[in-house]
Amino acid sequence: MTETHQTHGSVAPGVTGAVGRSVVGSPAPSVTGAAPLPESRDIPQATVTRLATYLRVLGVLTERGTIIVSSEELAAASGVGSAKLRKDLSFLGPNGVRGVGYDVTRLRARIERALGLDRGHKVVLVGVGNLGQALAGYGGFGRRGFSMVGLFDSDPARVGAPVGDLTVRHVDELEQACVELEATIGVISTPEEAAQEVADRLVRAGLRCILSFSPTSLDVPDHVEMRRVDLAVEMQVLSFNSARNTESVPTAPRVRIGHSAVPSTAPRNGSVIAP
Amino acid sequence: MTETHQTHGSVAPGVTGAVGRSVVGSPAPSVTGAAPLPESRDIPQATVTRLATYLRVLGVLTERGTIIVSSEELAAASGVGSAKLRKDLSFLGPNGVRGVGYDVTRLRARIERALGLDRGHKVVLVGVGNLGQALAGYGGFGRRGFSMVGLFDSDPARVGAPVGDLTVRHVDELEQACVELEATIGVISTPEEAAQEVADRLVRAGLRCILSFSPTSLDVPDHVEMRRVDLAVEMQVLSFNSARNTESVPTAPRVRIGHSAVPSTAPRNGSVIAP
DNA sequence: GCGACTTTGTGCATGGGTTCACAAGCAGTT
DNA sequence: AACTGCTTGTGAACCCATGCACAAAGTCGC
Repeated sequence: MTETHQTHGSVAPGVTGAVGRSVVGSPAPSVTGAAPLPESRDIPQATVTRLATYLRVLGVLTERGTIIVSSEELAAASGVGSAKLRKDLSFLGPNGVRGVGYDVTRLRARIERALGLDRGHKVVLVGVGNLGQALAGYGGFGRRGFSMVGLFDSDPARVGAPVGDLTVRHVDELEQACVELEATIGVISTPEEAAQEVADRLVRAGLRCILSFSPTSLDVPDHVEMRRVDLAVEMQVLSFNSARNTESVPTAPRVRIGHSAVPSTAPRNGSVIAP
Repeated sequence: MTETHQTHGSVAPGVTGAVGRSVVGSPAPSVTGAAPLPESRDIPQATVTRLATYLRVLGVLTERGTIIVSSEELAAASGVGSAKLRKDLSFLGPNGVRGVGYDVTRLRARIERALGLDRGHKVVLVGVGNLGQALAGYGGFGRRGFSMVGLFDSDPARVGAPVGDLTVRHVDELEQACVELEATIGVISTPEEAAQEVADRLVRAGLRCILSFSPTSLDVPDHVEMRRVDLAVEMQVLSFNSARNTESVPTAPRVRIGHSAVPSTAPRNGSVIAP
């Protein structure tokens, strides 16, 4: 993310991944270095993206009461190869039991810690249009360690309106509110004209993580991590692959749902928004 | 895509991984092979994702009346390095003039053709909740070669309602409508419980391209291209990078907006020829 | 017409990521 | 206790992708 983002980022959907330097961890122990932090290993960007996917699948397995899962099963459910999955998990250290498989709850906790989801991230969202409301109402956040703490918009008609259990506030209060609410992640779902200004304000407020749905690439300082999801890019990539597919498979292939072993493509990013 | 991508994207951005076979074009000329199809070259997946981004930037330049743009400027506006951009474009064959730069409109047309956007893709969308409405109202589609031709939902309260210049139809009419409308791309923005069934119906209707916003990885036949955008995944990747950043940079870094080497978009007038 | 300057297009080296194949390790059985 | 069967974890080869550096190719000025 995007890059390919994504990303992928891009990203991407069109996720274009963020800017970025390598994923490497802390170069120097520096001051904070009291805790050894066992999960501080270098984890490849691509692996991080997939870990999030595994996490979702593990959540489903937990609900079903599954106790143990093998790499083969988990890989199939996630749409990746089993070898890749095992290598991904190996970055977190030994997690499974040979000859048996992985303990679902233990693995889940392990990934959550590695992704930093045990910190209770607080999210502020700017731009409460259709997309913003879809995001605000998306229940998946709470279940995955995020809590929406603030909604902002510049339209007077929307300010004051209740969305979920929050009330929309005016964007002028953004900087101060971010500090008060101790927000750590900012989401931009405004029209693209306003995106850069909102990003600047979020940066001024001290946020270091921004997720943008604006098609334009925003300019932020190096220390701010920024991901962009461009819906049109996703469609265009789809269009390209479509052209290649219909070209190489002119005759209608028999429809055999069910197999698929390989879902389609998917480079980075993934996601979910349930309306 | 089951796994995401997107990408990742993403993406977006980052991301990525499709499963799948290489991006290569048709393995065998087969029957249709009369037309040489000059743009049938193998284009790397990562490059395809970025081409879509370049296309958006070129659109902005066109609106500004820019005639010629150099790789340096276009790259800066797109958030990538100039060498990467030139290499990406080289997959489409020679496009620019040495010592001068790229003709904006010509390059735009070239990329559109390569991505298959000159086919006038017709899109149907299933699930007209907040997200669905956001997508339906997203002006970017029309400007980029896509036209929304059908909206469907299973909620009787929503069926018959006008959204944009279309009227929401019941999902039971989906298969027949897809054929009548000659749709080529299907977008799924339903709650996740309904996603798989909708996907099956789209496949039965003959669609070969599906973009899903459901977090679950859907099962589709091999010949169907499927991309998935999972918002929660984007947030989690962001969370991870956040953890790494704040760890390696414990002291508050000075905020210096502006640098970033990657201007947002506009390559200020320079060698660019403005009318 | 010629030289200097600018910018594209690309060969090559480097690094990251994916995949294969297999050794290491544990449970259950004999 | 040893054997069998299964699954994890990983070493190593392959492949894609990134970025550098430069030659090729065009324009501009004189």
